[in-house]
Amino acid sequence: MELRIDAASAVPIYVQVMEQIRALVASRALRAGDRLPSVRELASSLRVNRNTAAKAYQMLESDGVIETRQGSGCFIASGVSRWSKEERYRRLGAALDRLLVEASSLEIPFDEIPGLMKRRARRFPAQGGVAGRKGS
Amino acid sequence: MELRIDAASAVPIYVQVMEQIRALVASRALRAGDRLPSVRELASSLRVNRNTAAKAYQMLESDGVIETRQGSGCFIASGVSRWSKEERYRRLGAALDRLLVEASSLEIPFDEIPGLMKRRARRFPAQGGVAGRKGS
Amino acid sequence: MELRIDAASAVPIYVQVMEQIRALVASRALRAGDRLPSVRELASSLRVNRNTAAKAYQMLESDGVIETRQGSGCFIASGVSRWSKEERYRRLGAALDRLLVEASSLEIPFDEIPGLMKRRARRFPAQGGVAGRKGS
Amino acid sequence: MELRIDAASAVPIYVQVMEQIRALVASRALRAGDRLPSVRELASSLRVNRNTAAKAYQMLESDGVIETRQGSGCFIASGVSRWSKEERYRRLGAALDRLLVEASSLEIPFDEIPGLMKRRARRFPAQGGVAGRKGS
DNA sequence: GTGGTCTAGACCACG
DNA sequence: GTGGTCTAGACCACG
Repeated sequence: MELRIDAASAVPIYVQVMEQIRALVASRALRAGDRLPSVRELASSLRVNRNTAAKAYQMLESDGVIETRQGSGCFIASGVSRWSKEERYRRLGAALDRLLVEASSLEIPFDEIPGLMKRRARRFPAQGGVAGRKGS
Repeated sequence: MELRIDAASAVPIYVQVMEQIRALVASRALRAGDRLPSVRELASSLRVNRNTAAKAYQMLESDGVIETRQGSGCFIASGVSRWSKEERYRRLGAALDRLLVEASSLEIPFDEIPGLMKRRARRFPAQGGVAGRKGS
Repeated sequence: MELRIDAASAVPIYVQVMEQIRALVASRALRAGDRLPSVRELASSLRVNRNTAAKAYQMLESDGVIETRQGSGCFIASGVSRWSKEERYRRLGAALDRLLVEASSLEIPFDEIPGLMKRRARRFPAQGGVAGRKGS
Repeated sequence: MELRIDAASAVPIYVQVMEQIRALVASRALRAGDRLPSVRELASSLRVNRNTAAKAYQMLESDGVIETRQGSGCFIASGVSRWSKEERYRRLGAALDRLLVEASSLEIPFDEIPGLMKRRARRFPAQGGVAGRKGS
Protein backbone atom coordinates (compact mmCIF):
# COMPACT_ATOMS: atom_id res chain seq x y z
CA MET A 1 0.00 0.00 0.00
CA GLU A 2 1.45 3.31 -1.01
CA LEU A 3 0.10 6.75 -0.24
CA ARG A 4 0.83 10.24 -1.40
CA ILE A 5 1.10 13.02 1.14
CA ASP A 6 1.01 16.73 0.45
CA ALA A 7 2.82 18.40 3.32
CA ALA A 8 1.79 21.84 2.08
CA SER A 9 -1.92 21.06 2.21
CA ALA A 10 -4.18 22.58 4.80
CA VAL A 11 -5.51 19.07 5.45
CA PRO A 12 -3.56 17.48 8.32
CA ILE A 13 -1.31 14.66 7.25
CA TYR A 14 -2.97 12.08 9.46
CA VAL A 15 -6.30 12.97 7.84
CA GLN A 16 -4.78 12.58 4.38
CA VAL A 17 -3.57 9.13 5.40
CA MET A 18 -6.97 8.21 6.81
CA GLU A 19 -8.82 9.43 3.73
CA GLN A 20 -6.58 7.59 1.32
CA ILE A 21 -6.77 4.34 3.26
CA ARG A 22 -10.53 4.69 3.46
CA ALA A 23 -10.67 5.37 -0.27
CA LEU A 24 -8.49 2.33 -1.03
CA VAL A 25 -10.81 0.18 1.04
CA ALA A 26 -13.88 1.74 -0.50
CA SER A 27 -12.58 1.20 -4.01
CA ARG A 28 -11.70 -2.41 -3.14
CA ALA A 29 -7.96 -1.96 -3.64
CA LEU A 30 -7.69 -3.04 -0.01
CA ARG A 31 -9.91 -5.82 1.33
CA ALA A 32 -10.86 -7.21 4.70
CA GLY A 33 -7.93 -9.04 6.28
CA ASP A 34 -5.25 -7.28 4.22
CA ARG A 35 -2.23 -6.39 6.30
CA LEU A 36 -1.19 -2.76 6.60
CA PRO A 37 2.41 -1.59 7.03
CA SER A 38 3.47 -1.03 10.63
CA VAL A 39 3.38 2.46 12.05
CA ARG A 40 7.17 2.66 11.74
CA GLU A 41 7.20 1.45 8.15
CA LEU A 42 4.42 3.84 7.19
CA ALA A 43 6.11 6.76 8.93
CA SER A 44 9.43 6.11 7.25
CA SER A 45 8.00 5.51 3.77
CA LEU A 46 5.94 8.71 3.96
CA ARG A 47 8.72 10.58 5.81
CA VAL A 48 6.31 11.74 8.45
CA ASN A 49 6.54 11.63 12.20
CA ARG A 50 5.71 8.29 13.84
CA ASN A 51 3.15 10.04 16.02
CA THR A 52 1.39 11.20 12.89
CA ALA A 53 1.23 7.72 11.40
CA ALA A 54 0.16 6.28 14.74
CA LYS A 55 -2.60 8.85 15.03
CA ALA A 56 -3.99 7.95 11.59
CA TYR A 57 -4.12 4.27 12.59
CA GLN A 58 -5.69 5.04 15.96
CA MET A 59 -8.40 7.08 14.34
CA LEU A 60 -9.05 4.43 11.70
CA GLU A 61 -9.23 1.81 14.40
CA SER A 62 -11.69 3.80 16.45
CA ASP A 63 -13.73 4.19 13.25
CA GLY A 64 -13.71 0.43 12.81
CA VAL A 65 -11.84 0.56 9.50
CA ILE A 66 -8.79 -1.32 10.74
CA GLU A 67 -8.02 -3.77 13.53
CA THR A 68 -4.82 -4.03 15.52
CA ARG A 69 -3.86 -7.57 16.47
CA GLN A 70 -1.27 -7.47 19.23
CA GLY A 71 2.09 -8.58 17.95
CA SER A 72 1.05 -9.21 14.38
CA GLY A 73 0.13 -5.77 13.07
CA CYS A 74 -2.74 -3.86 11.60
CA PHE A 75 -5.35 -5.32 9.24
CA ILE A 76 -8.33 -4.08 7.32
CA ALA A 77 -11.43 -4.90 9.36
CA SER A 78 -14.27 -6.85 7.85
CA GLY A 79 -17.59 -5.18 7.24
CA VAL A 80 -16.21 -1.80 6.20
CA SER A 81 -18.51 0.23 4.00
CA ARG A 82 -17.82 0.07 0.29
CA TRP A 83 -18.39 2.75 -2.27
CA SER A 84 -20.45 2.09 -5.35
CA LYS A 85 -19.11 2.97 -8.78
CA GLU A 86 -21.47 5.94 -8.79
CA GLU A 87 -20.12 7.15 -5.47
CA ARG A 88 -16.53 6.91 -6.69
CA TYR A 89 -17.27 8.92 -9.83
CA ARG A 90 -19.27 11.43 -7.85
CA ARG A 91 -16.23 12.01 -5.64
CA LEU A 92 -13.90 12.39 -8.59
CA GLY A 93 -16.36 14.86 -10.07
CA ALA A 94 -16.11 16.99 -6.94
CA ALA A 95 -12.31 16.86 -7.21
CA LEU A 96 -12.53 17.90 -10.86
CA ASP A 97 -14.68 20.86 -9.91
CA ARG A 98 -12.05 21.99 -7.44
CA LEU A 99 -9.41 21.73 -10.17
CA LEU A 100 -11.50 23.72 -12.63
CA VAL A 101 -12.12 26.44 -10.03
CA GLU A 102 -8.38 26.66 -9.49
CA ALA A 103 -7.62 26.82 -13.21
CA SER A 104 -10.29 29.44 -13.69
CA SER A 105 -8.94 31.49 -10.82
CA LEU A 106 -5.42 31.24 -12.27
CA GLU A 107 -6.69 32.16 -15.74
CA ILE A 108 -5.31 28.99 -17.29
CA PRO A 109 -7.48 27.82 -20.22
CA PHE A 110 -9.18 24.48 -19.61
CA ASP A 111 -7.86 23.02 -22.86
CA GLU A 112 -4.31 23.19 -21.54
CA ILE A 113 -5.18 20.95 -18.60
CA PRO A 114 -5.06 17.49 -20.24
CA GLY A 115 -1.56 18.16 -21.54
CA LEU A 116 -0.33 19.42 -18.18
CA MET A 117 -1.96 16.47 -16.46
CA LYS A 118 -0.23 13.99 -18.73
CA ARG A 119 3.17 15.42 -17.80
CA ARG A 120 2.23 15.45 -14.13
CA ALA A 121 1.00 11.85 -14.26
CA ARG A 122 4.44 10.66 -15.37
CA ARG A 123 5.71 11.41 -11.89
CA PHE A 124 3.22 8.92 -10.50
CA PRO A 125 4.11 5.24 -10.22
CA ALA A 126 1.90 2.52 -11.68
CA GLN A 127 -1.64 3.70 -11.50
CA GLY A 128 -4.08 2.51 -8.88
CA GLY A 129 -1.50 2.70 -6.14
CA VAL A 130 0.55 5.81 -5.70
CA ALA A 131 3.83 5.97 -3.90
CA GLY A 132 6.23 8.31 -2.21
CA ARG A 133 5.95 11.92 -1.26
CA LYS A 134 4.79 14.84 -3.33
CA GLY A 135 7.73 16.35 -5.14
CA SER A 136 6.71 19.95 -5.94
CA MET B 1 -24.62 34.33 -1.21
CA GLU B 2 -25.08 30.99 0.50
CA LEU B 3 -22.09 29.21 1.97
CA ARG B 4 -21.93 25.91 3.80
CA ILE B 5 -19.41 25.45 6.57
CA ASP B 6 -18.44 22.11 8.06
CA ALA B 7 -17.13 22.97 11.50
CA ALA B 8 -16.02 19.36 12.01
CA SER B 9 -13.85 19.39 8.90
CA ALA B 10 -10.08 19.42 9.12
CA VAL B 11 -10.09 22.18 6.52
CA PRO B 12 -9.99 25.50 8.39
CA ILE B 13 -13.21 27.46 8.28
CA TYR B 14 -11.62 30.47 6.60
CA VAL B 15 -10.26 28.19 3.86
CA GLN B 16 -13.71 26.69 3.32
CA VAL B 17 -15.08 30.20 2.90
CA MET B 18 -12.28 31.11 0.48
CA GLU B 19 -12.83 28.00 -1.63
CA GLN B 20 -16.55 28.55 -1.90
CA ILE B 21 -16.20 32.19 -2.86
CA ARG B 22 -13.57 31.26 -5.46
CA ALA B 23 -16.01 28.68 -6.84
CA LEU B 24 -18.79 31.27 -7.04
CA VAL B 25 -16.44 33.57 -8.93
CA ALA B 26 -15.38 30.78 -11.29
CA SER B 27 -19.00 29.92 -12.04
CA ARG B 28 -19.79 33.61 -12.48
CA ALA B 29 -22.38 33.51 -9.75
CA LEU B 30 -20.27 36.36 -8.42
CA ARG B 31 -18.82 38.88 -10.85
CA ALA B 32 -16.37 41.76 -10.73
CA GLY B 33 -17.81 44.61 -8.70
CA ASP B 34 -20.36 42.50 -6.82
CA ARG B 35 -20.56 43.34 -3.17
CA LEU B 36 -19.96 40.61 -0.63
CA PRO B 37 -21.82 40.43 2.67
CA SER B 38 -20.11 42.42 5.38
CA VAL B 39 -17.70 40.65 7.69
CA ARG B 40 -20.25 40.90 10.49
CA GLU B 41 -23.11 39.57 8.34
CA LEU B 42 -20.99 36.68 7.08
CA ALA B 43 -19.81 35.84 10.58
CA SER B 44 -23.31 35.81 12.01
CA SER B 45 -24.86 33.85 9.13
CA LEU B 46 -22.11 31.21 9.37
CA ARG B 47 -22.09 31.41 13.17
CA VAL B 48 -18.35 31.91 13.27
CA ASN B 49 -16.26 34.57 14.89
CA ARG B 50 -15.92 37.94 13.18
CA ASN B 51 -12.14 37.48 13.03
CA THR B 52 -12.55 34.20 11.17
CA ALA B 53 -14.78 35.78 8.55
CA ALA B 54 -12.41 38.74 8.28
CA LYS B 55 -9.47 36.39 7.78
CA ALA B 56 -11.17 34.71 4.82
CA TYR B 57 -11.76 38.10 3.20
CA GLN B 58 -8.23 39.30 3.94
CA MET B 59 -6.68 36.22 2.39
CA LEU B 60 -8.90 36.54 -0.67
CA GLU B 61 -7.81 40.15 -0.93
CA SER B 62 -4.14 39.25 -0.72
CA ASP B 63 -4.81 36.73 -3.51
CA GLY B 64 -6.40 39.50 -5.58
CA VAL B 65 -9.85 37.87 -5.64
CA ILE B 66 -11.62 40.62 -3.74
CA GLU B 67 -11.03 44.29 -3.00
CA THR B 68 -11.75 46.12 0.22
CA ARG B 69 -12.96 49.69 0.08
CA GLN B 70 -12.60 51.66 3.28
CA GLY B 71 -15.85 51.87 5.15
CA SER B 72 -18.00 50.49 2.38
CA GLY B 73 -17.26 46.79 2.27
CA CYS B 74 -15.70 44.06 0.15
CA PHE B 75 -16.21 43.59 -3.58
CA ILE B 76 -15.19 41.03 -6.18
CA ALA B 77 -12.04 42.30 -7.89
CA SER B 78 -11.85 42.70 -11.63
CA GLY B 79 -9.66 39.66 -12.01
CA VAL B 80 -6.43 39.37 -13.94
CA SER B 81 -4.09 37.32 -11.84
CA ARG B 82 -1.20 39.15 -10.26
CA TRP B 83 0.95 36.02 -10.19
CA SER B 84 3.79 35.36 -12.57
CA LYS B 85 3.23 32.75 -15.23
CA GLU B 86 5.62 30.38 -13.43
CA GLU B 87 3.70 30.77 -10.17
CA ARG B 88 0.35 30.20 -11.83
CA TYR B 89 1.48 26.96 -13.47
CA ARG B 90 3.20 25.82 -10.29
CA ARG B 91 -0.09 26.23 -8.44
CA LEU B 92 -2.09 24.43 -11.08
CA GLY B 93 0.48 21.61 -10.97
CA ALA B 94 -0.13 21.19 -7.25
CA ALA B 95 -3.88 21.09 -7.88
CA LEU B 96 -3.34 18.47 -10.59
CA ASP B 97 -1.36 16.34 -8.14
CA ARG B 98 -4.26 16.46 -5.70
CA LEU B 99 -6.60 15.36 -8.45
CA LEU B 100 -4.37 12.47 -9.48
CA VAL B 101 -4.08 11.31 -5.87
CA GLU B 102 -7.85 11.28 -5.64
CA ALA B 103 -8.23 9.38 -8.91
CA SER B 104 -5.65 6.84 -7.80
CA SER B 105 -7.34 6.29 -4.47
CA LEU B 106 -10.66 5.87 -6.22
CA GLU B 107 -9.10 3.50 -8.75
CA ILE B 108 -10.27 5.54 -11.67
CA PRO B 109 -7.83 5.30 -14.62
CA PHE B 110 -6.10 8.56 -15.50
CA ASP B 111 -7.14 8.31 -19.15
CA GLU B 112 -10.78 8.67 -18.19
CA ILE B 113 -10.10 12.03 -16.60
CA PRO B 114 -10.02 14.31 -19.68
CA GLY B 115 -13.43 13.05 -20.79
CA LEU B 116 -14.94 13.49 -17.35
CA MET B 117 -13.39 16.93 -17.09
CA LYS B 118 -14.83 18.04 -20.39
CA ARG B 119 -18.32 17.27 -19.17
CA ARG B 120 -17.73 19.06 -15.86
CA ALA B 121 -16.25 22.06 -17.64
CA ARG B 122 -19.59 22.73 -19.33
CA ARG B 123 -20.85 24.02 -16.02
CA PHE B 124 -18.30 26.84 -16.12
CA PRO B 125 -19.17 29.85 -18.24
CA ALA B 126 -16.24 30.98 -20.37
CA GLN B 127 -13.32 28.66 -20.64
CA GLY B 128 -10.76 29.80 -18.12
CA GLY B 129 -13.52 31.72 -16.43
CA VAL B 130 -12.27 35.29 -16.38
CA ALA B 131 -10.89 35.19 -19.91
CA GLY B 132 -14.08 36.49 -21.47
CA ARG B 133 -14.01 39.62 -19.33
CA LYS B 134 -10.29 40.33 -19.55
CA GLY B 135 -10.80 43.83 -20.88
CA SER B 136 -13.45 45.03 -18.46
CA MET C 1 17.79 39.46 14.84
CA GLU C 2 16.96 42.75 16.51
CA LEU C 3 13.73 44.54 15.68
CA ARG C 4 12.38 47.78 17.04
CA ILE C 5 8.65 48.20 17.48
CA ASP C 6 6.91 51.50 18.05
CA ALA C 7 3.67 50.56 19.75
CA ALA C 8 2.46 54.17 19.48
CA SER C 9 2.90 54.26 15.72
CA ALA C 10 -0.09 54.26 13.42
CA VAL C 11 1.67 51.58 11.39
CA PRO C 12 0.38 48.21 12.61
CA ILE C 13 2.89 46.21 14.61
CA TYR C 14 2.83 43.28 12.23
CA VAL C 15 3.60 45.64 9.33
CA GLN C 16 6.53 47.11 11.24
CA VAL C 17 7.86 43.59 11.74
CA MET C 18 7.37 42.76 8.05
CA GLU C 19 9.15 45.92 6.92
CA GLN C 20 12.13 45.35 9.15
CA ILE C 21 12.53 41.73 8.10
CA ARG C 22 12.28 42.77 4.45
CA ALA C 23 15.00 45.35 5.10
CA LEU C 24 17.24 42.72 6.71
CA VAL C 25 16.74 40.50 3.67
CA ALA C 26 17.48 43.37 1.27
CA SER C 27 20.68 44.21 3.13
CA ARG C 28 21.58 40.54 3.21
CA ALA C 29 21.74 40.52 6.97
CA LEU C 30 19.30 37.66 6.49
CA ARG C 31 19.82 35.23 3.64
CA ALA C 32 17.92 32.38 2.03
CA GLY C 33 17.69 29.47 4.43
CA ASP C 34 18.36 31.50 7.58
CA ARG C 35 16.10 30.55 10.44
CA LEU C 36 13.96 33.22 12.03
CA PRO C 37 13.19 33.30 15.74
CA SER C 38 10.12 31.26 16.58
CA VAL C 39 6.77 33.00 16.77
CA ARG C 40 6.84 32.64 20.54
CA GLU C 41 10.38 34.00 20.85
CA LEU C 42 9.61 36.94 18.59
CA ALA C 43 6.40 37.71 20.46
CA SER C 44 8.08 37.65 23.84
CA SER C 45 11.12 39.67 22.75
CA LEU C 46 8.89 42.34 21.20
CA ARG C 47 6.36 42.02 24.03
CA VAL C 48 3.49 41.58 21.64
CA ASN C 49 0.87 38.89 21.40
CA ARG C 50 1.77 35.58 19.82
CA ASN C 51 -0.95 36.09 17.20
CA THR C 52 0.54 39.41 16.16
CA ALA C 53 3.97 37.88 15.63
CA ALA C 54 2.39 34.96 13.79
CA LYS C 55 0.48 37.35 11.53
CA ALA C 56 3.70 39.09 10.48
CA TYR C 57 5.24 35.73 9.56
CA GLN C 58 2.11 34.54 7.75
CA MET C 59 1.95 37.69 5.65
CA LEU C 60 5.64 37.42 4.81
CA GLU C 61 5.01 33.83 3.81
CA SER C 62 2.12 34.77 1.56
CA ASP C 63 4.43 37.35 -0.02
CA GLY C 64 7.02 34.63 -0.62
CA VAL C 65 9.64 36.21 1.66
CA ILE C 66 9.73 33.40 4.19
CA GLU C 67 8.84 29.72 4.26
CA THR C 68 7.28 27.80 7.10
CA ARG C 69 8.32 24.23 7.69
CA GLN C 70 5.93 22.19 9.80
CA GLY C 71 7.12 21.87 13.35
CA SER C 72 10.57 23.30 12.73
CA GLY C 73 10.07 27.01 12.23
CA CYS C 74 10.28 29.82 9.71
CA PHE C 75 13.12 30.37 7.25
CA ILE C 76 14.03 33.02 4.69
CA ALA C 77 12.81 31.82 1.29
CA SER C 78 15.13 31.52 -1.65
CA GLY C 79 13.73 34.63 -3.30
CA VAL C 80 12.58 35.01 -6.84
CA SER C 81 9.43 37.03 -6.75
CA ARG C 82 6.21 35.19 -7.55
CA TRP C 83 4.52 38.33 -8.81
CA SER C 84 3.94 39.09 -12.44
CA LYS C 85 6.10 41.78 -14.01
CA GLU C 86 3.10 44.12 -14.15
CA GLU C 87 2.38 43.62 -10.46
CA ARG C 88 6.01 44.19 -9.48
CA TYR C 89 6.21 47.49 -11.37
CA ARG C 90 2.82 48.56 -10.09
CA ARG C 91 4.06 48.05 -6.53
CA LEU C 92 7.29 49.91 -7.14
CA GLY C 93 5.27 52.74 -8.67
CA ALA C 94 3.26 53.06 -5.47
CA ALA C 95 6.50 53.11 -3.47
CA LEU C 96 7.87 55.82 -5.77
CA ASP C 97 4.75 57.91 -5.18
CA ARG C 98 5.30 57.67 -1.44
CA LEU C 99 8.89 58.84 -1.92
CA LEU C 100 7.85 61.77 -4.08
CA VAL C 101 5.24 62.84 -1.52
CA GLU C 102 7.91 62.80 1.14
CA ALA C 103 10.36 64.79 -1.00
CA SER C 104 7.65 67.34 -1.78
CA SER C 105 6.72 67.77 1.86
CA LEU C 106 10.38 68.17 2.74
CA GLU C 107 10.84 70.66 -0.11
CA ILE C 108 13.68 68.68 -1.61
CA PRO C 109 13.78 69.04 -5.42
CA PHE C 110 13.09 65.83 -7.32
CA ASP C 111 16.26 66.17 -9.38
CA GLU C 112 18.38 65.75 -6.27
CA ILE C 113 16.85 62.32 -5.61
CA PRO C 114 18.83 60.16 -8.06
CA GLY C 115 22.12 61.41 -6.61
CA LEU C 116 21.00 60.83 -3.04
CA MET C 117 19.69 57.41 -3.99
CA LYS C 118 22.97 56.40 -5.54
CA ARG C 119 24.78 57.08 -2.29
CA ARG C 120 22.17 55.20 -0.27
CA ALA C 121 22.25 52.25 -2.66
CA ARG C 122 25.88 51.60 -1.75
CA ARG C 123 24.66 50.18 1.52
CA PHE C 124 22.83 47.41 -0.30
CA PRO C 125 24.92 44.43 -1.43
CA ALA C 126 24.13 43.41 -5.00
CA GLN C 127 22.11 45.80 -7.06
CA GLY C 128 18.52 44.67 -6.88
CA GLY C 129 19.47 42.64 -3.87
CA VAL C 130 18.58 39.10 -4.80
CA ALA C 131 19.81 39.36 -8.37
CA GLY C 132 23.27 38.04 -7.50
CA ARG C 133 21.81 34.86 -6.04
CA LYS C 134 19.13 34.22 -8.62
CA GLY C 135 20.44 30.78 -9.40
CA SER C 136 20.90 29.52 -5.85
CA MET D 1 -1.76 74.09 0.66
CA GLU D 2 -2.17 70.85 -1.18
CA LEU D 3 -1.62 67.35 0.15
CA ARG D 4 -1.39 63.92 -1.33
CA ILE D 5 -3.26 61.05 0.29
CA ASP D 6 -2.71 57.35 -0.29
CA ALA D 7 -5.96 55.64 0.61
CA ALA D 8 -4.35 52.22 0.26
CA SER D 9 -1.65 52.91 2.80
CA ALA D 10 -1.61 51.26 6.20
CA VAL D 11 -1.07 54.72 7.66
CA PRO D 12 -4.43 56.26 8.61
CA ILE D 13 -5.44 59.18 6.44
CA TYR D 14 -5.66 61.65 9.28
CA VAL D 15 -2.08 60.76 10.23
CA GLN D 16 -0.96 61.28 6.63
CA VAL D 17 -2.55 64.71 6.73
CA MET D 18 -0.91 65.51 10.05
CA GLU D 19 2.50 64.37 8.90
CA GLN D 20 2.38 66.33 5.68
CA ILE D 21 1.24 69.52 7.39
CA ARG D 22 3.94 69.08 10.00
CA ALA D 23 6.49 68.51 7.25
CA LEU D 24 5.33 71.61 5.36
CA VAL D 25 5.71 73.64 8.52
CA ALA D 26 9.03 72.07 9.33
CA SER D 27 10.34 72.73 5.85
CA ARG D 28 9.09 76.35 6.05
CA ALA D 29 6.60 75.99 3.21
CA LEU D 30 4.02 76.95 5.80
CA ARG D 31 4.79 79.62 8.37
CA ALA D 32 3.27 80.91 11.59
CA GLY D 33 0.03 82.74 10.91
CA ASP D 34 -0.61 81.09 7.53
CA ARG D 35 -4.25 80.22 7.09
CA LEU D 36 -5.21 76.60 6.50
CA PRO D 37 -8.19 75.50 4.41
CA SER D 38 -11.35 74.83 6.40
CA VAL D 39 -12.21 71.29 7.41
CA ARG D 40 -14.84 71.20 4.66
CA GLU D 41 -12.50 72.51 2.00
CA LEU D 42 -9.76 70.10 3.02
CA ALA D 43 -12.17 67.15 3.10
CA SER D 44 -13.56 67.92 -0.32
CA SER D 45 -10.19 68.63 -1.97
CA LEU D 46 -8.75 65.37 -0.58
CA ARG D 47 -12.04 63.51 -1.08
CA VAL D 48 -11.97 62.20 2.44
CA ASN D 49 -14.63 62.20 5.11
CA ARG D 50 -15.09 65.46 7.01
CA ASN D 51 -14.59 63.61 10.27
CA THR D 52 -11.20 62.50 9.03
CA ALA D 53 -10.13 66.02 8.13
CA ALA D 54 -11.52 67.34 11.40
CA LYS D 55 -9.63 64.71 13.34
CA ALA D 56 -6.33 65.69 11.71
CA TYR D 57 -6.90 69.32 12.67
CA GLN D 58 -7.94 68.42 16.21
CA MET D 59 -4.81 66.39 16.70
CA LEU D 60 -2.60 69.10 15.23
CA GLU D 61 -4.27 71.64 17.48
CA SER D 62 -3.74 69.52 20.58
CA ASP D 63 -0.10 69.20 19.50
CA GLY D 64 0.16 72.98 19.27
CA VAL D 65 0.92 72.99 15.55
CA ILE D 66 -2.21 74.88 14.56
CA GLU D 67 -4.65 77.24 16.24
CA THR D 68 -8.37 77.50 15.65
CA ARG D 69 -9.73 81.02 15.85
CA GLN D 70 -13.49 80.91 16.23
CA GLY D 71 -15.17 82.15 13.10
CA SER D 72 -12.03 82.86 11.13
CA GLY D 73 -10.49 79.43 10.58
CA CYS D 74 -7.32 77.48 11.33
CA PHE D 75 -3.83 78.98 11.32
CA ILE D 76 -0.32 77.74 11.79
CA ALA D 77 0.67 78.43 15.38
CA SER D 78 3.77 80.39 16.21
CA GLY D 79 6.69 78.69 17.87
CA VAL D 80 6.36 75.36 16.04
CA SER D 81 9.55 73.37 15.82
CA ARG D 82 11.43 73.63 12.55
CA TRP D 83 13.59 71.02 10.91
CA SER D 84 17.15 71.77 9.95
CA LYS D 85 18.40 71.02 6.47
CA GLU D 86 20.21 68.02 7.94
CA GLU D 87 17.01 66.72 9.49
CA ARG D 88 15.12 67.06 6.22
CA TYR D 89 17.75 65.16 4.27
CA ARG D 90 17.97 62.54 7.01
CA ARG D 91 14.24 61.96 6.63
CA LEU D 92 14.42 61.70 2.88
CA GLY D 93 17.28 59.24 3.31
CA ALA D 94 15.05 57.02 5.42
CA ALA D 95 12.36 57.21 2.73
CA LEU D 96 14.94 56.28 0.09
CA ASP D 97 15.96 53.27 2.13
CA ARG D 98 12.36 52.11 2.23
CA LEU D 99 12.18 52.48 -1.55
CA LEU D 100 15.38 50.53 -2.08
CA VAL D 101 14.16 47.73 0.19
CA GLU D 102 10.99 47.53 -1.87
CA ALA D 103 12.87 47.50 -5.18
CA SER D 104 15.23 44.87 -3.85
CA SER D 105 12.34 42.76 -2.64
CA LEU D 106 10.65 43.10 -6.04
CA GLU D 107 13.89 42.27 -7.83
CA ILE D 108 13.85 45.49 -9.80
CA PRO D 109 17.40 46.72 -10.55
CA PHE D 110 18.27 50.01 -8.88
CA ASP D 111 19.38 51.58 -12.14
CA GLU D 112 15.85 51.41 -13.49
CA ILE D 113 14.56 53.55 -10.65
CA PRO D 114 15.52 57.06 -11.86
CA GLY D 115 13.74 56.51 -15.17
CA LEU D 116 10.63 55.15 -13.48
CA MET D 117 10.69 58.02 -11.02
CA LYS D 118 10.86 60.60 -13.78
CA ARG D 119 7.72 59.20 -15.37
CA ARG D 120 5.99 59.04 -12.02
CA ALA D 121 6.97 62.62 -11.17
CA ARG D 122 5.12 63.90 -14.24
CA ARG D 123 1.87 63.07 -12.49
CA PHE D 124 2.80 65.47 -9.74
CA PRO D 125 1.89 69.14 -10.00
CA ALA D 126 4.46 71.89 -9.51
CA GLN D 127 7.05 70.63 -7.11
CA GLY D 128 7.17 71.72 -3.50
CA GLY D 129 3.42 71.57 -3.13
CA VAL D 130 1.57 68.50 -4.29
CA ALA D 131 -2.09 68.34 -5.05
CA GLY D 132 -4.96 65.95 -5.44
CA ARG D 133 -5.29 62.31 -4.69
CA LYS D 134 -3.06 59.43 -5.65
CA GLY D 135 -4.21 57.97 -8.97
CA SER D 136 -2.94 54.36 -8.95
C1' DG E 1 -22.84 51.25 9.43
C1' DT E 2 -17.95 49.36 7.11
C1' DG E 3 -13.16 46.74 7.79
C1' DG E 4 -8.57 46.31 10.66
C1' DT E 5 -5.63 45.46 14.76
C1' DC E 6 -4.53 43.49 18.95
C1' DT E 7 -4.87 40.71 23.12
C1' DA E 8 -5.53 36.57 26.13
C1' DG E 9 -6.30 32.20 26.07
C1' DA E 10 -7.75 27.53 24.38
C1' DC E 11 -6.78 23.77 21.50
C1' DC E 12 -4.73 21.33 17.44
C1' DA E 13 -1.02 19.33 14.26
C1' DC E 14 3.60 18.12 13.84
C1' DG E 15 8.83 16.84 15.56
C1' DG F 1 9.67 22.30 21.19
C1' DT F 2 7.45 24.28 16.30
C1' DG F 3 3.39 26.93 13.71
C1' DG F 4 -1.98 27.32 12.87
C1' DT F 5 -6.90 28.11 14.05
C1' DC F 6 -10.50 29.97 16.52
C1' DT F 7 -13.00 32.64 19.94
C1' DA F 8 -14.52 36.71 22.74
C1' DG F 9 -13.94 41.05 23.31
C1' DA F 10 -11.77 45.73 23.12
C1' DC F 11 -10.66 49.58 20.41
C1' DC F 12 -9.57 52.18 16.09
C1' DA F 13 -10.26 54.31 11.29
C1' DC F 14 -13.47 55.54 7.97
C1' DG F 15 -18.57 56.82 5.87
